[in-house]
Amino acid sequence: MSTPHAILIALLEKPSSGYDLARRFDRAIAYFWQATHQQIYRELGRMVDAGWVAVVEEDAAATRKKVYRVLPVGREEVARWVRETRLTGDDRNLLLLKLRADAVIGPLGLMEELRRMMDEARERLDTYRAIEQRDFGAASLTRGQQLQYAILKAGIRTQETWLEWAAELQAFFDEDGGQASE
Amino acid sequence: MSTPHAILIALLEKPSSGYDLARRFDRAIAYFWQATHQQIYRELGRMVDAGWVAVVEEDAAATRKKVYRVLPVGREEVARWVRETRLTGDDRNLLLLKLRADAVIGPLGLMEELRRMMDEARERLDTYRAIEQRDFGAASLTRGQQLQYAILKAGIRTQETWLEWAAELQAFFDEDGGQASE
DNA sequence: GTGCCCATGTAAGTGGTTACATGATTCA
DNA sequence: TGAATCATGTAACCACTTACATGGGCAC
Repeated sequence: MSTPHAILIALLEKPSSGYDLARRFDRAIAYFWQATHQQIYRELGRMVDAGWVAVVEEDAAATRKKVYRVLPVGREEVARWVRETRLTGDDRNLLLLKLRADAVIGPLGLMEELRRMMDEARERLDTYRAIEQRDFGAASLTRGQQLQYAILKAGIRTQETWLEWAAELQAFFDEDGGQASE
Repeated sequence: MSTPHAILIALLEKPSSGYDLARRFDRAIAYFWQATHQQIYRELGRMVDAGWVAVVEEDAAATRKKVYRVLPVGREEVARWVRETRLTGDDRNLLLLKLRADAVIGPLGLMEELRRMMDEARERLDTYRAIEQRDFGAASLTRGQQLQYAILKAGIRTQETWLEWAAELQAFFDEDGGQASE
């Protein structure tokens, strides 16, 4: 989805070359995000044009490596994106991305969004449980029904686990304040 | 990813019109898959050309509704896709899709694939836990570190939950046989 | 007869994927 | 000197998204 912002946030964490970004996007830190080097180079080019990032010239002489850093405008763009992009219950990796942004330039006030997403997740969980009661309450199920039940259970577990995790995060924000500073 | 096959499987479960498919893809059964009506109509058109599906003409007179059903060729295409598409640890919703196919026209022999995906998930979990020890073992963490830890925990929980679910499915297949019939 | 849902489509734009391409550095 | 890795890019294709468009049926 929001590849440019993912890149900006990665660059805020650590100024890097396109090549380094591509490797970082392959690794554990970015397990919830992927981008190929073609995307990265294209976006870097666009973001230079937009004035969000710039090449650090220092060591450009020695190697061909172009290290990019985020300019103030780019930083503000990240903050704007976090503020103005409304996430739905499905956008869990986008929430993780926002958390990464909050970790680097935060606090950005994510509590309300988290609460909204949790409400949505609870609703969905209720829906799934209702389906569970209605369709899979019977004592004996056919093979096909058992498999469909397994699919539903995958959804139920996912929601439950995410909600537990989200509740812990909420507790953290409660202690922390977690509000944007201005 | 594999929109045409998702549609084929939905049609195997129940012959439907494009409109009905679009609604079904919005609902709980397809919580792990989404497709807009434009995609659906396009794919239906292509699949008619390919001879995978056909319009049931019966009630075409009464309404404009075109109900599609899967032809034998399309059914074989689903089986082929399930057999030949190798999934990685990330392709959880594709596994769910394969399970749906297995529920309608199975058993298709998914045990080996499941085992492979579980191995991958365990490896990844080990990686995450190693990072956890290395980076977040300290007694006191900064705010930013705590948030990054939360992100990592989201990954850990996801893997753990999925693995538990997968183990149950594996147990089911073990009892069931679960092998493809030929 | 107005508004809403049913039902099917076209068109334009954008972003991601795959393939192609180049050249420098490093190590055996 | 040959292979692997570093490092950056272009081009073509394809899929998905968003917007636009049309018209029938039904209920108030």
